[in-house]
Amino acid sequence: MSSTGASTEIHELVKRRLLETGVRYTSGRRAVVTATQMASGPRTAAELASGSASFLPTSSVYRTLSLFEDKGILKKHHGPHGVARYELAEWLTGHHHHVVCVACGAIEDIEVPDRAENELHAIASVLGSQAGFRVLDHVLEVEGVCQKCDR
Amino acid sequence: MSSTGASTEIHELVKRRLLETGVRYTSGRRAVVTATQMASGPRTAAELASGSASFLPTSSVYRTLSLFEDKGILKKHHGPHGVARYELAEWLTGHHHHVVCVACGAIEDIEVPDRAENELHAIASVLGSQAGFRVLDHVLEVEGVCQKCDR
DNA sequence: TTCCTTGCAAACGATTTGCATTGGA
DNA sequence: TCCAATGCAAATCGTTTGCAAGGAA
Repeated sequence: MSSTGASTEIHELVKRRLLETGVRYTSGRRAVVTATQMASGPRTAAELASGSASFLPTSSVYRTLSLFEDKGILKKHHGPHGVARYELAEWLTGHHHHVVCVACGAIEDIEVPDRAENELHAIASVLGSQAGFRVLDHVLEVEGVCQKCDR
Repeated sequence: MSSTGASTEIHELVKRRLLETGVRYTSGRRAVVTATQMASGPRTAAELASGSASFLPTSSVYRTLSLFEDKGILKKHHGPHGVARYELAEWLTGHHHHVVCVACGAIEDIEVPDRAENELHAIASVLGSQAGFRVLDHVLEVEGVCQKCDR
């Protein structure tokens, strides 16, 4: 599929998910989805507000982010500095993990090959249930120093 | 070794690390170390302040936490709600991972058996360097619902 | 018209900082 | 004595919320 095709499809999926619950897919909300899908990893509210073509007021961005989190469209993370970062949920983009630069706080997506993913899943399931938890998901973060910071 | 022996040892190690750089190991700082080592997982500044026998003012706790992070005595994490949580660094307690309750935000330590740990290490190293990072560490978080919240 | 949505400004909660005071080597 | 450490209060920063105005069905 072409990149244009993929982006269009995501907008369609998001629109459908919103309309199901009587929520409108407005231009501001569309802009947030576009900004997140351009990113190569989770982004902060400020980054999404300014990274968007049309300027979006902070409060509206936050309201959109929180709505999208409720609807399962975005997933929220917390980077090394504690600020919230958002990315498209995995049913829209596929399962993946992150590398984090401990120096500058940058976060980038990484794909995990199936074999490794299966191992991770197995480890997480066993350990979580041993601790008395009903396991839902697992997060692997690789910590290191990115090329820019490493010199 | 006895539990008392272990706690004493940690205080000694911390004291030495601080004195090396001309920093005093005061009673307030001692109280923070004691509170973190009593915990079964990363704790917030507020929890550490109130969890300590003697009442500690917020600003002093934060100053202690930030000092300890600089000196490599504590490691900072961010729970699902974005508040900072601290735990003793791994050279004091050993390598481990966390289970996180997505409902209430509780975080508990989990031990990972050597075999699984080796797999995690290998996966993290390969993926991180493929992304152009100098890999330092890896974090596995098992997400789920704890027994209290699951009903 | 009727809700949903937006934007501004004020409110909030966690964390940090300025400054005068205290305390240990 | 002298400098590190403390405690209080004020300041910051990210994020949330109240409320009145705007917009689509």
